[in-house]
Formats: sequence, C-alpha cells, structure tokens
Amino acid sequence: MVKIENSKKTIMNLAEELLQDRGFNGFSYADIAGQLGVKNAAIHYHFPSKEELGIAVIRRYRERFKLWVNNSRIKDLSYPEKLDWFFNIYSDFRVNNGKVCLVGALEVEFNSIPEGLRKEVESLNKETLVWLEALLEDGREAGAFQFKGTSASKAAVIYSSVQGALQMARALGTKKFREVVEQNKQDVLV
Amino acid sequence: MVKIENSKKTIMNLAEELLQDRGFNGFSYADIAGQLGVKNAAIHYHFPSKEELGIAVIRRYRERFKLWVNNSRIKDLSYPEKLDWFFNIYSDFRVNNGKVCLVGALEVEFNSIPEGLRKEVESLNKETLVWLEALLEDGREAGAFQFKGTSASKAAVIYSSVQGALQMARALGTKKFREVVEQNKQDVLV
DNA sequence: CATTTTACTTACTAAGTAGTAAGTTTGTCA
DNA sequence: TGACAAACTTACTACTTAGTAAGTAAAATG
Repeated sequence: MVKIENSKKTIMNLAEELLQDRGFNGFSYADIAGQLGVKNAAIHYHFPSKEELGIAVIRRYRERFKLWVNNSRIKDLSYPEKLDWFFNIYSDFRVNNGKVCLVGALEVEFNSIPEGLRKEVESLNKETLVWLEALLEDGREAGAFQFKGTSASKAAVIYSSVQGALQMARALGTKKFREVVEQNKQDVLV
Repeated sequence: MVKIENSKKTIMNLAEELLQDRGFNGFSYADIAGQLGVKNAAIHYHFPSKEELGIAVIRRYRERFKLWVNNSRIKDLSYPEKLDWFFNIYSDFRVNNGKVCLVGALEVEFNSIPEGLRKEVESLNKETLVWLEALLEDGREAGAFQFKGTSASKAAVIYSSVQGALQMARALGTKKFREVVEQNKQDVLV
C-alpha cells in the first residue's frame, strides 16, 4: 500500500492543476491516481464523486482569494500595485505550465458539468468581479485610474480579457498574454 | 436506412454547434448520430476520425470568415460599423443558445486535442487578430478610433475580452456580455 | 494488548468512447 | 438491365470512464 502524505490536499492540488490544464472533462480519476502512484479507488475514498472533488477545489480557491484580498499585505498596497497583484495571479498561471483561469475553463464546459460545480463557478466569478470593480471605483475616485463607463463594466472587460488571453496564449504564446496585460494597464492608469 | 440530406454539411453544422456548446471533449459521435437519427458508423463514413471532423469544421469557419471580410457588404462599411459587425458575430453566438467562441473553447482544451486541430485553431485565431488589428490601425489613422498602445495589443484585448465574455455570460447572463461589448466600444470610439 | 478507525487495494460493474469490417440498400449511369 | 458506387446498418473491438463493495494493513485509541 502506497500512502500519500496529506492525501486530501495533495489530491486537490493535482485536480486543480489538471482542471487548469485540460478542463473538467479532460481529466479522470486515473490521471490523479497514476500521478500519485495509488489506485483509482483511493481517490474515491477521499472524494466519492468527481463533482465533490471539483466543488472542493473551487471552494478552496474561493477561500484563498478571500484570504488574499483581506490580507494586509495586499490591502495596504496602492491602487496600481493592487491591479498589478491581480494581473500577476494570472501571469503566474501562464508561466506555470500554461494554465488557464479555472473560471474560464469551467464556463466553456458549463453545459456539461454538474449543477453544484456550476454554482461554485458562478460564485467565484462574481466575487472576483466585485473585488475588481471596487478597486477600479475607489482607484478612479482617488485619481489613480481613469476610464470611461462604469467600474462594473470596466472590471468585466479586464477580467474577461485576462481570461481570454490565458487561453489565447496557448495557441499564440506568452507574449500575446503579456500584450493584453500591458494594454489593459495603459487603458486605466493615469 | 435513414438518409440525411446534404450529409457532410449537416454533420458539420451539428458538430460546430456541439463544439460551441460543450467543447471538443464534451461531445461524441453518438450525440451527432442520435440527433440525426442515424447510427454512429454513418458519421464515421463521412469523417473517419473525430480529428478530421474537427478540422473540417474549423477550416469551413475560416473560409466563411475570409469570405465575409472580403465581401463588399462588409468591406464598404464605415470603421465603427465594421467594429459593430465584428461584435455582432459574437452577440449572435450568445443569443443563439449561449454558444462560446470556437477559438476559446478549443484553447481551453488545447492540451488534450489532436495536433491537427491545434494548428487550425492557431490559424483562425491569428487571422481574426490580423483583421481586427488592421481595422483598428486604419480606423485610428482615419480619426474614427482613439486608443493608447499598438493596434495589435488593442486588438488582442478586444478579441480576448469578447471570448472571455461569452464564457462569463454562461454563469452571469447575457447582460454581462453586453456590458463588455459596450465598454469596449466606449474605449475605442472617439 | 485489543478494538476501532483510517487509508488504502483488489476486483468488479455498467456505461460510454472512437473506430472498424462486412453486409445491405439505393440511386446513377453505361 | 446490369454494374457500380454512394450512403448507410449491423455487429463488433479495445479502451476509458465514474463509481462500488468487500477485504487488508497500519495507525490511533482505550
């Protein structure tokens, strides 16, 4: 018997990577078990269904995001620095094996994933937009940002473009992703 | 024996819809055969492998785009009208059963689709960006558009954001997609 | 030390996957 | 009318999928 240390966490880490690499329909329990050197059923012991595994991964991601944005290390940054921090989340995805955003990946498969997963994706998407919208709103009032339209619609453009750019970079390379980030920054920084 | 009229075309139409609805790994030959009322093998007769079917669909889409942009009905439009035409392609996707962009869908699955398909996606993505970049470049010179940065990077932001917004609309609704289109227009129109 | 709980393996099911080979029906054309 | 090709069906293979039930080994607990 092969024992995994910190089983649940390790399985979720792998599932998260696979999700960002191939999407929900693109990986199987066998992929996870294989990489960990255990049998399929060992994964089912910790996460009876694939839906539960997916939900656990996104729920953890949501918690992580909540912790980050409420952490003083990020809360005390200037407005442009906060925006940079946001872009860097996705730059790290790109650099780290060409991952895409969890939200985008699961929304492409939205019509073929379980209900519970869809709800989690919706929540994560909303929470991210709410944070970004507040940043843009406050930053504009403080004179750090400038842009036309509402901060809600500008947040939607920025988030959706970063999401799309991570996907585009799969076909066109990292340079294309960086182009999108730099253009977005130019578009809002005073 | 059930005969399909215009078999190849009908199969490609269905495959395109399924691709935009669930992605490449999200549909099977059985889905197509079932909807057409024929057997699996009938699909294999026209498209021996799933890769060939996928390639055929994207190649046809590329041809269609080429024909459109070279058609006088679009070529003779004003710069803002051309931009509107571009956005309307994707608005139609959204309205028509919440489809997403072929490029985005296949780039999410990029690491788990056949080689030949990846090359087609890359080509379609490039061709779209080249057209949009030229529109922005010429429109800016003519005084119809204004934006910071290069027309290449602005084209990348617009295209990736529309791609991302179609996905986002799956979780957050059509309103969110429209928000992104309107914001993009405000960002470039003088 | 005995018992129970945790974390796995073995062995399986039922369903779905792409793909193939051989046979059948139907329309076309010489 | 006969031959042939096009467009299917039947019947199958080999493989992968999520998920389950029963058994085992090791660690924790009393």
